[in-house]
Amino acid sequence: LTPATAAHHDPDVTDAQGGSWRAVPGTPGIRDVARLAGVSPMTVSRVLNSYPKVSETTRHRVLHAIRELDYRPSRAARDLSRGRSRSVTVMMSSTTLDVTPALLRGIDESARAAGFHVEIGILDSPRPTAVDAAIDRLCDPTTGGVVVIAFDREGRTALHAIPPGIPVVAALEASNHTDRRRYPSVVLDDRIAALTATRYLLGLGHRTVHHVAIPSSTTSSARVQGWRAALRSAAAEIPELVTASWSPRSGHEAGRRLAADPRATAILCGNDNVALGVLHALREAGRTVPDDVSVVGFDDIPGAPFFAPPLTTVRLDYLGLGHDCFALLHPMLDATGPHPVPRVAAPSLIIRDTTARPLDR
Amino acid sequence: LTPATAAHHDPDVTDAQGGSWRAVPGTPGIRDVARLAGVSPMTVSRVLNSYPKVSETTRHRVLHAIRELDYRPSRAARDLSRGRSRSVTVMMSSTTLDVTPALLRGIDESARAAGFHVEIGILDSPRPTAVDAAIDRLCDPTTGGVVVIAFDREGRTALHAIPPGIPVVAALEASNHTDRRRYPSVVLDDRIAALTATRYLLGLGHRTVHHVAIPSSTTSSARVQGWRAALRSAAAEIPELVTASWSPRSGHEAGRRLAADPRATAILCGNDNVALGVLHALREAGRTVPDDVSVVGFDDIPGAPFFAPPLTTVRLDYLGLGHDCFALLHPMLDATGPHPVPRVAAPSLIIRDTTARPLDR
DNA sequence: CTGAAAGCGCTTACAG
DNA sequence: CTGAAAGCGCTTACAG
Repeated sequence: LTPATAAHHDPDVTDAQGGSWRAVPGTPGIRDVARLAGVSPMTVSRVLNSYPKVSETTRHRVLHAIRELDYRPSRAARDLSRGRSRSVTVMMSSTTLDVTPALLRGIDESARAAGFHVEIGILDSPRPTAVDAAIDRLCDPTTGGVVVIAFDREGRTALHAIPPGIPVVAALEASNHTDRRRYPSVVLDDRIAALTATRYLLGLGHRTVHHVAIPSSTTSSARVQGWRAALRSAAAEIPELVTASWSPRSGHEAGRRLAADPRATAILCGNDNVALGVLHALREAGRTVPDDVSVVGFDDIPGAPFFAPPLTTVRLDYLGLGHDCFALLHPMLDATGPHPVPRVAAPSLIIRDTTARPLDR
Repeated sequence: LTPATAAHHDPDVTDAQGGSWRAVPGTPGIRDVARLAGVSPMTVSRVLNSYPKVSETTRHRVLHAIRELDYRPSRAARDLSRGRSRSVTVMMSSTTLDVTPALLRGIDESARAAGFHVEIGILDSPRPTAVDAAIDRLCDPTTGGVVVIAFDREGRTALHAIPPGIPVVAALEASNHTDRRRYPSVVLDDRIAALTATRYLLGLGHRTVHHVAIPSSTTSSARVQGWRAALRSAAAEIPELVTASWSPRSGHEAGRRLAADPRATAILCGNDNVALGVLHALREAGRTVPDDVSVVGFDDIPGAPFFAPPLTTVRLDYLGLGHDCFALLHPMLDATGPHPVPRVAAPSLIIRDTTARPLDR
């Protein structure tokens, strides 16, 4: 597959498309619209911003002129005169983007419906210098609102570095009580979710439940806490935590270690991708799921029902969480208008085929 | 899991964070920096834009004042006076975002390195009205550059609706020759990739290869064309195309139909997620992979090596493609400076465990 | 190498 | 209900 790729670039087209640094001279401005409609620019501005006290006649004349000229207001000019951009900057780590694109989608959907633009700042390192550079680039005095996805250290570092004066909302881990007090925030209660999943496994008859943890923004993630709490209240032994990253590969490595341990008959995985790797390691070791070992994931990604076997997992509503992020931010940016607050769906345990009673011995 | 979720919002914090519509009054401007450094605003501007002819002494004084005041230039003011924003707007369908977040990451990485902001416009419908609304929202006279991911109909519709005068680059399907002529574009040559994968299966001894196609922006996708070309040149029978969307679920449905067909001994799937569903359908039908049926995917997603069995697939370099998108756009926005053009890696066939010679009968 | 003037295209605040 | 003036905070174009 050697000559298989091409970055094609047609020079004529490029020149036709752009090249000049300034906006195209022919572009109509608000004055052109005003002139055509026979009103002042001020009135055009009022129509643009759907100011109520404009007579129907002039409104229509203005609207007509706008369509006639295909006029589009300059965002830069608006932002400058208003002092704040009507946009939302989403800051999230690249891993979070990979794992939960639905979160970005949810924010975009809500923001768009309210007429806000979405800007994205991907964080690819938790190092303060890298995060500071991102903040420097993304935050200026006209920045609208910021949503920080602070599920991991990248996000938390960014959250803490947002300059004062910029409206900010955070999506946090349930275990992050510190930031919950400091920032308007939205949370997916995965502590309860982990607790429920663990209880379910215990209820099936497993002596204990092992846990493969994904990285957390806090010393002990909400999932780990819920898992521990369930074991403790059942007076079950608390096995050593197995750590992984977010990837199937790291799940595979964790799974190998667990497959070698005959006491591991039930495994709660930090996410579905990790569970995929764990399932594979178990298969390689000749341990059958769910007969020998039960496995539970987190997220309910689209592929989960088609794992081998179909994965029992905790469904997390990332789309709804995205909606909530914006709903919380909206009133800080735009005092007028109704601000319906949607609510993320509660995490729910989806039972499929990777869980069963342990074999009698 | 009932009380499992919470949209928490601490009112005091909100008030402290924002609420006022205009930028915080205390924010320093370029004049404050100028005054502190004892120079004119013009000179500050020169330092900000790393204009070469500034004496080292004054440059340092200015830099010092900037740090002293924690000055951040107003983006809106810059964009307005320059006439163009230093930003890239990425337009892509929500499905594309879900399937290839790496593409967005690649664009972000390159854009960021060049000091550009990334804005995202997610398209969730191919209907012209929906796409037009997106364009209206995203394109104004100061819009910097636009990257349209036009792998599907959503993207193509958007591409065609970009107003003239806005620099635009497209990521296209290899089968989309029309747009390739009209727009500067980047392509992943999946025609060759599909051809190679099909030939590989044929070379294993399969009489023919079935194909589960994902939606395309064109009447016949590059993957379908490559697949057909390989069959034709081998004088193999060309089976009816099976269509699916991008999801594992749709792959599962397609797989059910194929599982019922004993002549289907080799299946080329439009992407890895679809392959996951197909594998599951085959398993349910009691057909073993790769003994009874060989399966090949497209993308090489992180989970592919952990499917059951590990998936043979065509690796596609979406991250590199993202880099190339920006590299192509960059010179249209910024005439100065070097513009290294990276190149996407060629698609490559990754052979794992879902492919084998057909069983003798 | 540095600066004074004008302007980018809107909106805010004030009149009428 | 509508408008004339001033200004948002930078950069461009012109001088020196």
